[in-house]
Amino acid sequence: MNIATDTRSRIIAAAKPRFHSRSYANVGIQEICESAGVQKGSFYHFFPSKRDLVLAVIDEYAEEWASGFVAEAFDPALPPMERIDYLIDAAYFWQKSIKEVHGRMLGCIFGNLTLEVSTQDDILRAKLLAIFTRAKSRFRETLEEAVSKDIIPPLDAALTAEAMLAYLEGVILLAKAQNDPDVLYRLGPAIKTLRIETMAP
Amino acid sequence: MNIATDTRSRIIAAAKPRFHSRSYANVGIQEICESAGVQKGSFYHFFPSKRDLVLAVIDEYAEEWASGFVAEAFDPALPPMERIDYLIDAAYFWQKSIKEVHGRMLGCIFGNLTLEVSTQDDILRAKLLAIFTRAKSRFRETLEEAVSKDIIPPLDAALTAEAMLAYLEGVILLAKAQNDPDVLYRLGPAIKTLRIETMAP
DNA sequence: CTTGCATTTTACCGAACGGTCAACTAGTAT
DNA sequence: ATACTAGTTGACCGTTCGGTAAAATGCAAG
Repeated sequence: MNIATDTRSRIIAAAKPRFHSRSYANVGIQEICESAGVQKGSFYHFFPSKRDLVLAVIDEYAEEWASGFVAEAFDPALPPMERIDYLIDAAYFWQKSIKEVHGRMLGCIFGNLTLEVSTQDDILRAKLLAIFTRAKSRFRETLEEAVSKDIIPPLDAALTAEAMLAYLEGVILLAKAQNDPDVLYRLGPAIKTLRIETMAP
Repeated sequence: MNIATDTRSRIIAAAKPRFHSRSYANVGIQEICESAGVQKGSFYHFFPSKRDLVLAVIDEYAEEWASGFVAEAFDPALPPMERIDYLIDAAYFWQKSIKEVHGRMLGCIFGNLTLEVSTQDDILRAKLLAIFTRAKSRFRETLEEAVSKDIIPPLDAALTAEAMLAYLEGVILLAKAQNDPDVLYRLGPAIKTLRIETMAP
């Protein structure tokens, strides 16, 4: 059982950086197996298909984020709007450190996969959508708290949260197009200027 | 010569919707040739490689956009900020009509390709970056005009333009994740709330 | 009528693709 | 000791991948 889970996690560990730095279609199972030191038959003992592997990779990344600096950013001890600053900062430094090691801006794996596969695989699309929905909730809760504490004027927290998430993904996209994390640094802070007013009742 | 250009443009015409609705890696040259009624040897007479084909496809899309509703949106006769409204509207209706025909939100082909290939091919990345740079300029010029006419308070037009472009791409990304163009309708108008102030001199 | 060139056809290349299968190994429970 | 099972191995499936080369075709200028 130990050895078993080890094989499985070695596969995932080999797949993660590859899917992140290239694309879903461009990474083959053979390559992953070679890198993980695993036979292809063994791969298919743990994963029924390539899609199931990428599903597991998405889960690992989501977990890594949620318990990592996303948890730090959305620390209830911080003033609400500072959490958003923190998140942008963290995204910037993360992308920057990846570029220093890897030579390239890799961007957000969820965004990358979304644009690549969501027209071709509804199961993957649903998985990625769930990730975004969770992220959206973090923004929404933060905005609601900021409004209730009179830190910002009232607004439509749900819609503004979605807008902020969209903006973050868009900034990462443009940064990737320029292969330059500094785009995040320049454009990121403007996320707090986004506002969607509450609909008149 | 007529027949020649016809073959070439039939290839591009077959490739365009496929790269848009799926992805770069997922569309094969064989499929494109079959759909265009062209032999593979003939394909390689006109395009040295698959990359050169997608380069041509990007050019065609860029041309189609620039002379289509992007030209309409950035009509100098319109008040500057209304041009941005128009662009959002046009993007929404375009995505919506595609979904009605195709069943899926396909999003922005430039954004799609950027996230898929820009870590793997610097020539493609440069091409896509050039498209974004042109789009950014349209936004910037519009903002500069709005500022000079006292329609909006002074701001950093170049940075705000980039932020707006990022936001647009991000909104399209989220809409694609939900396979729902209405996301564009809900979030799009907030693009005008984005602001990046001029740096203190 | 022929030379030359652009285009097209056809057959082919080796490599990689995702996935399958049957045989084998090893540890555990009875 | 035996039977069962989770895990592993390595060979193999048909298909597709991007790309190549040579021969055939059509056409236009000399």
